[in-house]
Amino acid sequence: MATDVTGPESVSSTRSVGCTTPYRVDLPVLHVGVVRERADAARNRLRVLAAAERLFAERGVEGVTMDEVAATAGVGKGTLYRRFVDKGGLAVALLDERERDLQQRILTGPPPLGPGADPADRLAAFVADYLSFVDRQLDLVLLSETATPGARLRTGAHAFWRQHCRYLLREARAPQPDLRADLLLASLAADQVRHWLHDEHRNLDDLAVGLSAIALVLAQPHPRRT
Amino acid sequence: MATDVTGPESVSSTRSVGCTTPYRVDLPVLHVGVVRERADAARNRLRVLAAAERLFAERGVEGVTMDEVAATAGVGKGTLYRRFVDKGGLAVALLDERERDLQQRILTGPPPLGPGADPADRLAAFVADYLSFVDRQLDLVLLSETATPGARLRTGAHAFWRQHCRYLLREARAPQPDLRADLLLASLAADQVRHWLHDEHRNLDDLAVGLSAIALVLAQPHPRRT
DNA sequence: GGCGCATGCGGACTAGAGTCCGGTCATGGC
DNA sequence: GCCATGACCGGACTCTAGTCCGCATGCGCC
Repeated sequence: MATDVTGPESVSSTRSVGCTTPYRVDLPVLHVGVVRERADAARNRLRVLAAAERLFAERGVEGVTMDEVAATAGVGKGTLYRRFVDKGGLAVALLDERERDLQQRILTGPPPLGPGADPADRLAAFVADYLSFVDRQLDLVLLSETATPGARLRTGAHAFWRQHCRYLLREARAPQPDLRADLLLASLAADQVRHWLHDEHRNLDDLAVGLSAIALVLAQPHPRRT
Repeated sequence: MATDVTGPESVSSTRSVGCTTPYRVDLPVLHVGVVRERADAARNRLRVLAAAERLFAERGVEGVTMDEVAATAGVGKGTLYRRFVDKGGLAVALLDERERDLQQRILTGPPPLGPGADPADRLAAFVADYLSFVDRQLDLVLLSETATPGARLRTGAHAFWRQHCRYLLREARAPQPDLRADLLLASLAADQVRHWLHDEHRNLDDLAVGLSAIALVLAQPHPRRT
């Protein structure tokens, strides 16, 4: 259901990097030393990830069964499910690494995405960049969000994005920052993005411009009636 | 996948009621006389719907299998799937009737939901009422939206809600009416609503107030920067 | 270096969604 | 009223996600 990628590299999941953004996201973090990952477990985890990545790339996320992933990785199904709670969990694990880049640019990169710019502009930049990220990883994100109902709202990554949006909206003095953050992220769900891009054949850049504009509206300090 | 409820009562699905709302939603409508539903088919359709309704009420949507629905209705699985493309389709069919009321109130009911009020206010009223509808039918709506990825955006009912929001936003002279309509509806997806209500334990009325306020902001004619 | 045990492993098993196809029987034309 | 047609019926079948439990083994302790 959620991230379960215990193991060495999860240590870097201590996402509260020392930076200007004054919040800390609580993510499942392995307390190294308390529980060490066994050597065979680590080896198998890497194998599974590699196998999944290759198979997904070759035949698409939908065209690959969990049995195949297990077989290709040379691992039993039990092992597969022990580590990655379900197919969505596997997607989350694969996505994890690819999200790092965007997260780093948000936390420490140059404006307008990174710290320094006006919060509303940062929000607009985030919307555009996140949209582009979803577009590039569409199948994986879709899987991670729809594997189980509500999955979208439970991943560690989602907590990060939400926290970031809330922070920016609060900084911008927008009313109901939490609700508005959820609203924005709901519209960036893989399902919706895929519909805009593939079913309605909207242009990615136009969409980014449009959504950024709406982000600016949502970041306004006060509602205005005519 | 989508609505497939052919049959007599679908005739009333000719949703373009003679009213002040100047749009017509194209829904799968049975052209009576061209194709008549066979008597046995109609009987079975009713049986299935009744059985599903009862079972869902008794044991919850998740606790009922399609086999059980078929068995209880005294019908084979093939028959079940012929009519209701998948489990989500069954939910759509059950929802269909319950959505009518809201749709009628939108098209011909009193303001602020119905015609006559300011478009922005109508939009706010719609958001509140739709939210309440989703809350009451949460399991069914969730099923209908998540049975298959993208299902949410493909139902006839969704086309209706979207069309209505677009119309109101256009009337209100809001920029990007189509995008804003999708944004609003995305945030009213069952998944999100359930999360707000059940996981975060938000109060339904507070949520309605909050979302209505955001609807008003989105219906503003021009974005304003400070 | 050896021992005991917690942890991890893996494949057989279950369950439920959705498909298929041979048989049946309303329906409309004559 | 009878017949040809094709829509309809139903249950056996497939396919895949996810579970379970006995066995193996890495790891910390003595």
